[in-house]
Amino acid sequence: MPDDKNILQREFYYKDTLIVAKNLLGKVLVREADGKEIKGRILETEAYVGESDKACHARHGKTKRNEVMWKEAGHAYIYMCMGLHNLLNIVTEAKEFPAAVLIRKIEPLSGMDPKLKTYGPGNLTKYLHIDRSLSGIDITKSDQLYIIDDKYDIISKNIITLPRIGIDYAEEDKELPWRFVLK
DNA sequence: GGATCGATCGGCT
DNA sequence: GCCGATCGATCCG
Repeated sequence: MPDDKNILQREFYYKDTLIVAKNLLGKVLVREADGKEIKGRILETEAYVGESDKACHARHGKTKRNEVMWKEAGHAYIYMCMGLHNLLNIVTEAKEFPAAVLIRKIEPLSGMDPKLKTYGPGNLTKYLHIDRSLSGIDITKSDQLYIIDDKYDIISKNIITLPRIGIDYAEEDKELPWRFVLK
């Protein structure tokens, strides 16, 4: 764990998922791997909240795949989508309540490999060298993956809320404005 | 620029 | 077996 006072701590994540999703915009995701540091500013998030949210993985109860969502706030939930893409989520709210924020988009800040694209939730994990082996780690204590607040100035009017993407099966819940984008 | 569609494969609805 | 919190190529206009 680097000696950095600006690493987001448990209380940041231990809140309403919609608040955490919005507050994560503009924060800096840091990945340390192979002696290198890769950073990206978070530009887009989505909230997935509880077993009653028809878009949330937890909607059919706990399985081996999604059990991390029931952990304490501040853990990383990483899972494979479409048998191909690794997606990064941060667990929020109370222990035993399944909720998480999906990180959809970042702006590369360092460690940039121009061959790798960073848009889209599947590509940003590739850029950050994140895979399922990191799922379940505590990002308030890990030195491999954590999020810092560099006091980047967010103008609240630049935050747009939109419906979530790729959840056509979610019936009425697919229209919920639980996606947050920083202009 | 937006819409559409096939690839691809792990987890379980 | 079936389906999916996606990506990228390709088509149309």
